[in-house]
Amino acid sequence: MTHPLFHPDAEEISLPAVLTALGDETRLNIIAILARNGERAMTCGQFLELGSKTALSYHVAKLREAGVINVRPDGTKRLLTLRRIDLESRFPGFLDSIVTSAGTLPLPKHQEMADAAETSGETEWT
Amino acid sequence: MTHPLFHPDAEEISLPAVLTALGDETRLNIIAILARNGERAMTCGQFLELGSKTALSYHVAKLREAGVINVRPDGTKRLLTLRRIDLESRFPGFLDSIVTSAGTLPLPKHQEMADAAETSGETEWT
DNA sequence: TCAATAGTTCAAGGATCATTGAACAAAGGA
DNA sequence: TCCTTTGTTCAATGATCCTTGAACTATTGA
Repeated sequence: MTHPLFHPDAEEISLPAVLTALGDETRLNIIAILARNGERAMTCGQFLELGSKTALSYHVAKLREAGVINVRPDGTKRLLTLRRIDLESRFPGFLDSIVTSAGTLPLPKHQEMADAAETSGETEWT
Repeated sequence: MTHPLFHPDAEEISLPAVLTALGDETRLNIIAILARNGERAMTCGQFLELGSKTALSYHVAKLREAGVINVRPDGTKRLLTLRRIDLESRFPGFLDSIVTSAGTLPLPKHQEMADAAETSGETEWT
């Protein structure tokens, strides 16, 4: 990356921006999965069940620009982590309530896409 | 009203829908003002500082359809109330964290709101 | 009945959103 | 070096969003 990835400072994180970022099924799922994974970082590739490579890149950028997650390059991968501390200091109790409430993950989308990709032999779904 | 206003049942309120509804400055302001007004109902007209009559009608409908507020016709007015109980049962702690975090918002102008129908309690606009 | 009040509906316009495929870039391993 | 892995960027597309003004409905009070 010639340009470092933009991350808003903690005090610049805006509530409407965070709400907008989380007001999308795919992004809410990313956050819920990240939260349930504890403090461990995850890669974009671990969310491929939620959408295409391109779509995920788009959604991850949205979450990063809103200040919800941190994205750190690591080799060819990107390590994603929740900005728990920053979010808690900015909006106390908010993240916990979201993660708790998002507990029931919707059904896996893109089932037909998964089938199509499987028949074409392009994608291995773990 | 020929058609009763649609309100989703409590158990049908969706988190992404609520987040999307609140991910807009105008609507977040409406909720923050409603919350700070205690349990008292407010009319659309009391939010005119936040936008035009038409825009408010649009935003109020969004909040209602997402299950965030209840809208009850009363003469030529509409009485708006937060669906506190339903939101709390569905997403514990969420509304409180939102309202607390949205605390630093442009306060409504101190207008005489002639809520004669309401108990003339102590309205504390700090 | 007439007029004022309170809010809705409609069509329009421009802005932003989410998705896709193709092309690209960066890093690591053989 | 070549190839694979991992993810980004771009242009295009259709969908949805937010605002506006004009016209409209419904209710209330004179």
